[in-house]
Amino acid sequence: MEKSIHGRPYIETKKGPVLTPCAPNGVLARLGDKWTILVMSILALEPARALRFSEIRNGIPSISQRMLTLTLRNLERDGLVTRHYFAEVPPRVEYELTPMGRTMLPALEGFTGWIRDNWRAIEQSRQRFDAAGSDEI
Amino acid sequence: MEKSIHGRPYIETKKGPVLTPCAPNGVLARLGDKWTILVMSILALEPARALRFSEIRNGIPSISQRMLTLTLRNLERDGLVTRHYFAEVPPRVEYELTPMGRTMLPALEGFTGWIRDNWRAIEQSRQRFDAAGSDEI
DNA sequence: CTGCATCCATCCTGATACTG
DNA sequence: CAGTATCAGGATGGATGCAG
Repeated sequence: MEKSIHGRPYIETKKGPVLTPCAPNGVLARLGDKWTILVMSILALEPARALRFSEIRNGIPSISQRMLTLTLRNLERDGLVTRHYFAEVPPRVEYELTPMGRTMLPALEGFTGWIRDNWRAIEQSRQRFDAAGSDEI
Repeated sequence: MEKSIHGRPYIETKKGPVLTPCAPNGVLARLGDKWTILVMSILALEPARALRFSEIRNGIPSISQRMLTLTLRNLERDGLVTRHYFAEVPPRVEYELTPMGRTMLPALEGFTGWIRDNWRAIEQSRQRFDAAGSDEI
């Protein structure tokens, strides 16, 4: 029977635990990209309501149209977001969280909550680290 | 007074909520990179004990020496990991979680736990999505 | 309004070789 | 053993123009 830590299977060896490769890698990489968490946060504001493309875009002023499209497409592909296309003129497209997408929100909240509590300390640590490094020239 | 969702400040406007840029972006990006979570997971296996560079490397067979060094250096810079250098021959270097690093573990566990429960569904969703797309040629 | 295609600059990563 | 330097490839992201 495999053990697991943080959802990741590993095996015990003479030299210590060895993580075995598995898919969660890829999931984490996707969620950690530049925009995914931001888009999920916007959709989480009103988990029950669908948002238009332009509403999401307005919520994240710095995102480009291209990147919002790509991010939403990936979320749709992962089954976290549903896309509703209305063939009107002009076209209207709405996005909303799927049930699975909504189950992610508590975990996301836990993680971003930790960041909210600690990012100032992290910033300070970075400044101290960088300052210490610049002495050693 | 600013509101916040998932640790991220935002303001209400006539057109809806708008996320305001802030530092947590960068923290998430760091944690979401290719190796950071894996390294944290290894260190989390024995949160009270320091691990040698080579022990960590053995725990993540696919990581290159270069990327492990870079990842550990970034974690040290962020104040999540402490580096202990022993000027022996051959040199020995050990790493361990800082108190702040340990406070991150529950949040990490929540997130990776969700992934453990859902990554199969995500994989399936991706396959369905890709299969549907290839019909439309 | 929404989305795709293209081009291009940048960053990230891995491979390799070398040092204390 | 641990770390650094260098280089090349691919991945990522932004700007722009065009289309349904």
